[in-house]
Amino acid sequence: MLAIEQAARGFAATGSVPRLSVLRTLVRAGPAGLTVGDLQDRLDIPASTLSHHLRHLAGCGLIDQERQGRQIISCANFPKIRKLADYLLSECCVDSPEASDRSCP
Amino acid sequence: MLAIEQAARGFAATGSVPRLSVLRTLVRAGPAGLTVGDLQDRLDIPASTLSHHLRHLAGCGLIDQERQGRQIISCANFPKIRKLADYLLSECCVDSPEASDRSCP
DNA sequence: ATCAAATATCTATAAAACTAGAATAATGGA
DNA sequence: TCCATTATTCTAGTTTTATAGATATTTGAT
Repeated sequence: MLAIEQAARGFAATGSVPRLSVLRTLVRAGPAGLTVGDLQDRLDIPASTLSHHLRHLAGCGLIDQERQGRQIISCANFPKIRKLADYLLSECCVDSPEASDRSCP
Repeated sequence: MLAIEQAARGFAATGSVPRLSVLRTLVRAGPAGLTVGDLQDRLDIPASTLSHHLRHLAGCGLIDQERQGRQIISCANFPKIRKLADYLLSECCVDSPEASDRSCP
């Protein structure tokens, strides 16, 4: 399972509105991804700021980046995102067995 | 669906190791929850620091707190946590219909 | 009423993150 | 080779966040 430091890093990466916007835009775009310019057009974020956020997201593996000629395609790393999402409720109730009967809400 | 500001706030709350530790400890503890003292014993965090983190987590609704005599019981708000987790991959691929055939990985 | 227990708030310091302009690097085309 | 395009890195100022000691509050017991 994800180490807690990695999970926290991933959540911190998604814990700002501009960065979460970037990630969601890429998730919506699907596996084909988007160029930095595409993201800039859609999100209206200055280039250097956007680059900084992309670096942050790539640094913790939530997105992948690949150069294609002059542009750089970013795309969501779906398996990593799913692992991160699953982390929150994993091991739910293991320390209170009697509660797991109620299949915790 | 969750507004992006709320989601970002939730992720920011889980985006630090001590706070994620607190949340996970409560998730593992199940619906019965734990007192602040219990958390302090398990996590070895100074009282004022812990209180600050609990306030943060409660502020965005990821945990609920209820006074019981001299102690305060905190417990994970499972539905909210699940909504937050679901937010990450929601609307996946909606902007690239052809990709959704591949049931994005 | 007094006291101890449990927790929160106040306060200050240190550390990190956010933003964005300016300068730089990499690529492909004329 | 020179230029325009695309994106990154550098830099600096501002704002947030983290941490934890000291103090205060709330509650229950005696």
